[in-house]
Amino acid sequence: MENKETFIKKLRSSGLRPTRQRIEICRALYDRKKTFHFTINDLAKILKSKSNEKISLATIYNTVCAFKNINYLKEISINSNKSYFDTNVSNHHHFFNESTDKLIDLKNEDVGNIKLKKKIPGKKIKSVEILVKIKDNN
Amino acid sequence: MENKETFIKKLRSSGLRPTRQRIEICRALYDRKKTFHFTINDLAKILKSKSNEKISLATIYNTVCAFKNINYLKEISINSNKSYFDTNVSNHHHFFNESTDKLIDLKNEDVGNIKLKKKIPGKKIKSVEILVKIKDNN
DNA sequence: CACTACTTTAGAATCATTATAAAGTAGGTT
DNA sequence: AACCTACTTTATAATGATTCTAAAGTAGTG
Repeated sequence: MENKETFIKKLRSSGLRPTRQRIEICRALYDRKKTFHFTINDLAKILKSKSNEKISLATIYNTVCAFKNINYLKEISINSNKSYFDTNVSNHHHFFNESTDKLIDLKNEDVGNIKLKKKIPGKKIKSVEILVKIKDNN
Repeated sequence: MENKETFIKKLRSSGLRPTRQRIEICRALYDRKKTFHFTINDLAKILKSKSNEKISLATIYNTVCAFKNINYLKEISINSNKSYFDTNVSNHHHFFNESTDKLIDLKNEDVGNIKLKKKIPGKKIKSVEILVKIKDNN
């Protein structure tokens, strides 16, 4: 259980002013036992239910983007018109359940080591991610 | 070089009426030496330049969606507000160049075999795809 | 030729996201 | 504490991709 002071320090050390809104968002995202996946809309709902002070949608977008840039959040590539984020910023992969639009973590050990045999000259690799799409057996 | 009759047969055999628009789109997509990647906007431009008869955007969307459903096209998962499609429907992976927003095929041989050690009960796997994001060294 | 179901189309509607620009605030300075 | 300034938040408008609508067009059958 992280407290307010911890979040304030974290934010400051990343060059972000610890505003009320950012602290609230930290609480919503990190004051929990397990990491999780969310969309902006999910987060907006969580914030609305958790606190009585309103945080505007624009701020939620801004903050999520800022958190992504300082590696507090990871954005996950799923083909859709919606962005998904993960509070687990470690190197790992995902299942995407097309029946429910939910993500499930896939640990690195759950996947054989990926050996890229092709390189593109003049480019550096930013990420290597596996997405396993699954669907209900019906 | 495939001809009109080939496309007409292909379309019919997939349960799609061979309309002028669909045949034009087949030409734009498949009458070339190599497979390629495109967005709806790319395809619209190609069609505009190749033929003088206009095909509406709605039809392009409808057709691409229909082609995807009958496995003439593959949609590629990239986090973005745009969908990317591939005329190479075989099992393979991709580089995504974030500096240019272009895709590059990664053959299956270019990647070590992926062994999924985790399964989700009651779900079937629809696809397993690797996306390697790259960026210019600058 | 006639009929019907499938298609195309222009334009409106939708939805996620980004931009704008005005009001608010953190943190340093006097 | 009052002040200043750069950073933030906010409501709202704007954007852009995609989907919807409903009217007009067309393929394929009899």
